[in-house]
Amino acid sequence: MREVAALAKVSIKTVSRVVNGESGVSPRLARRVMAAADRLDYRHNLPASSLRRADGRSATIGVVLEDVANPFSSALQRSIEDIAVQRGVLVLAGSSDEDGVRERKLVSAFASRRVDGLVIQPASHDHSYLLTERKAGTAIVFVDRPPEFLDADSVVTDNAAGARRGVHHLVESGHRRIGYLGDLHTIDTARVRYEGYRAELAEQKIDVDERLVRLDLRGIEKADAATTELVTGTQPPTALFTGQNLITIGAFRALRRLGLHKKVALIGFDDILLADLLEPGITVIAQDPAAIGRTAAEILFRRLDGDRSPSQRRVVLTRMITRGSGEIRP
Amino acid sequence: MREVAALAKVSIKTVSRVVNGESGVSPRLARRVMAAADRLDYRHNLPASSLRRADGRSATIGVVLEDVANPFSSALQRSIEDIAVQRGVLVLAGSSDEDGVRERKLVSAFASRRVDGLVIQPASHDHSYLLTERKAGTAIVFVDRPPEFLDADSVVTDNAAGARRGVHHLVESGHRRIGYLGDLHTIDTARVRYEGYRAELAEQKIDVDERLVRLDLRGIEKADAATTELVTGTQPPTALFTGQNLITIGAFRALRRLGLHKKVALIGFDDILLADLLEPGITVIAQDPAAIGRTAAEILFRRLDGDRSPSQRRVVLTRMITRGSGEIRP
DNA sequence: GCAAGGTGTGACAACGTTGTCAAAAGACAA
DNA sequence: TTGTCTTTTGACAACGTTGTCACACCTTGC
Repeated sequence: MREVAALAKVSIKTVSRVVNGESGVSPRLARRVMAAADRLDYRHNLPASSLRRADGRSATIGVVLEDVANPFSSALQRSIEDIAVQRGVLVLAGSSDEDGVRERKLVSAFASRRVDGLVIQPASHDHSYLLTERKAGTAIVFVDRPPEFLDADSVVTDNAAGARRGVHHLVESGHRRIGYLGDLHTIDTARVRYEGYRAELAEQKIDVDERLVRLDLRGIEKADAATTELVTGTQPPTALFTGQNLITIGAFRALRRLGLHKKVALIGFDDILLADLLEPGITVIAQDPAAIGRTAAEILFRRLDGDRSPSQRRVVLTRMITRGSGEIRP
Repeated sequence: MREVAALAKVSIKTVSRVVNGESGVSPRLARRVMAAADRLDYRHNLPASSLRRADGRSATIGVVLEDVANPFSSALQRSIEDIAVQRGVLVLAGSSDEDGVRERKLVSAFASRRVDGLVIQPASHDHSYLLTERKAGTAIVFVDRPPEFLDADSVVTDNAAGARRGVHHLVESGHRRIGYLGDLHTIDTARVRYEGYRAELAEQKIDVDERLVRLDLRGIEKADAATTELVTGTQPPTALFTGQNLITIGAFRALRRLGLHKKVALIGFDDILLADLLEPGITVIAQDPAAIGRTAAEILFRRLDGDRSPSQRRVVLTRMITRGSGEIRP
């Protein structure tokens, strides 16, 4: 900047004004400054600028996801990015791998870089550590799962209603022995979906048979094994409700291998690419990650714009997509 | 930091030493400083630090991808992140949407934030604009596609060999009328794969029938339409080679709808989740995005560590996964 | 007792920028 | 011309940190 000022024969402050598009610089001078900046390949130094600026904003937000490579998380990231770029804000992204310690490390690394806001898909179960960040002026929004021990904005799927809807659909098709395959019980969404399953069975006056329930399945392999064990046992279920993406895939794979994919009904939570091309197509309770991310980003920026209203919890609805597997009758 | 110094009754410089883990501070003082820092919720200000530091490093890199939500790109992002976190480096990610202008805007936004390095999956076709960044000391590595008009490191898939391998496999199964469905010809990988297809046909002494070729297909719908048109025409192909992910899906969908999915052979470039569960399973030429990202990040950090050797072009091999669709005989 | 050498600590300037305020230059009316 | 008002410009300090250098304090050896 100093060099640009020297070349344009103006003060450093005038260069600052031109760079920031401030009013009150005569057009003639502005042109001279811009020409000098061009000639010297001048790049505005944003960290230095935000260090000095009154608001201290870095025009950067941090996003903590379960895994940036997983389709749900990356859809979140993309929709957050779309809102952010409109405001010239960039996104720092990191993966927690469902590990609370990594979540905290990422938040700390983001805080060191003075991000303006944080969007967190939480892995830990005590978010009071974020009080410090909020006191420092960082806006915080939770996605997919609600905060614990912290009052903050959140945007979540209506997991209970979605699970109930799926189970209801299976009951409508005549099923009474409906198995449940769920993710780690420590994950809030997994817990709520499982509760939805139980609640709907209760509503339908069907007793929960614990032998048809398998929880804490992480990944395709475990789901495959659990499904195999379940449907080849005595008194197998006539239908399965799977509480997560990869579990649905594992369950379908097991059913296919056992030649039961057209006999045992299957409904999965969360949509899967290509689910319509399988035989039968897989009926799912689809979430809307793009809507969740968009909503979260909008709330975040509203907070950064000064919104001080009480924290809100936004619920995004699910949509059932029937493709065949959920319509198999017992 | 000033407040911490005051509370611990030391100079600001001593606090700096403790925060940075520099040697030459007596343990007693260090403890006192850390206690004070804890009590005041002190957070080290990395932008300010790197502003003053001799090397000026921000411990942040920028990644420009086609779309962070697309599986190939997000796998790249994740493997880059894994290498970066080991060094305490965070990742700024952005999507170009195959638009050269957005690519440049993202690079410019990254540069303003003084990233130490850039990993770029390029959309534009003239990368000489990056000379400025490199002169400023930014390390740059291209992934998936090579740079143009710029001498820089790159890590790419062996697209030509992969395409040839797939076409070869179809010829081995007895096919002579092999259709080709390709992505935008402006994308380097798409061009190279198409050339691989032609080269292998030439090698096999099979004339290219231009009526069996459809290029510039972007997305599932267009691929579906093109496939439908191709296989329902006169003298249809007995096999299809698809040059990209979504095109493979679109082609399969069309074949399924027409009841030809067990008659017309299909091999796709790039693997697809669930491809093994379709009927028939889809034979693919699989890329290894994790290896590409990892390699790129390793090169990037080696450059940041001072490696001044000539720029290199690393090629990551493909792997053919046979699942049935590519083994259908004419 | 003193010089020489090491260790621990702090004062100060500087990184690249912007907020504040004052001064210079121009515009206009009397 | 002068005085007043407005516009344009610049000098300086400050943001939070670290590099440089010097000083004070210990040892150690004679």
